[in-house]
Amino acid sequence: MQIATWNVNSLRVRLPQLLDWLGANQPDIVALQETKLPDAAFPAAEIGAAGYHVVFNGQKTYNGVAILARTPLSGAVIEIPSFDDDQRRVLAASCAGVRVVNLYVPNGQAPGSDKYEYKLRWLKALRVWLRAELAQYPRLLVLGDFNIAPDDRDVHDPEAWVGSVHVSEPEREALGELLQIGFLDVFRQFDQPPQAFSWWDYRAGAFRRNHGLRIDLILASRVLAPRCTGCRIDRLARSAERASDHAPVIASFDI
DNA sequence: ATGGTGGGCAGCCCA
Repeated sequence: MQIATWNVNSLRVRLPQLLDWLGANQPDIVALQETKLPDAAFPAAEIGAAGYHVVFNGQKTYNGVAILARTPLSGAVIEIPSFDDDQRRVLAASCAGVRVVNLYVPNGQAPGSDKYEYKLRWLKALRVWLRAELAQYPRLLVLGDFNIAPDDRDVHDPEAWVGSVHVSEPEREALGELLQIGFLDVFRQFDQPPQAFSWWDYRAGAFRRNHGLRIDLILASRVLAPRCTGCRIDRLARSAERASDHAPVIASFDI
């Protein structure tokens, strides 16, 4: 089974690329972030015609998440319980015997900003929720745009980025505390090329120069992680004309 | 080089 995560940065713009990509890669489950569409405008018919079931949690202009799957999805949850938030960043569903939690973690803007404090509060509430989810669903996958580069291998120029949003210690600690409750970053279970990133700024030729960060992650519970047989980043999708600023990340599982 | 580019919605916000 192949499961993927992709921040599409507007599903309206990226739908043709997504449909091409689904045809070429045939993933079983796909978590999308930054769909930027209200639910009434979600292209469910086009995605259905491509052979995928879909659940979505969107809003106008900002945020928005969706899960696509070849087999039916059930038990959708659209927010972190007991965390009051009007930003649509969370979608969990069950599929093919696995529980999937799709996340668009807040960007955080810059340490010290209101958005940064919101990011840390959000991550704290997420951890409380995921601990309970893990107890209920041992076969749990948590994937999406985490907006945190786990360590310096995931940063093109760690010295230039010291203390910046996406790499700051409080953010990395929050991610570490999440992993501690029982998840593994499956990308690092395998040999990977150096300088492997999943996001590159649109500006300053960052993709051409491979000035990126690895902030799109697939976390597997301790039960599922040993079933993972590979994980890769699809840079080809990022090189397309009018591409998203994120590349898809794909993991294979022997399930 | 404190800019640069892209998406969304209508002169900025957000990434």
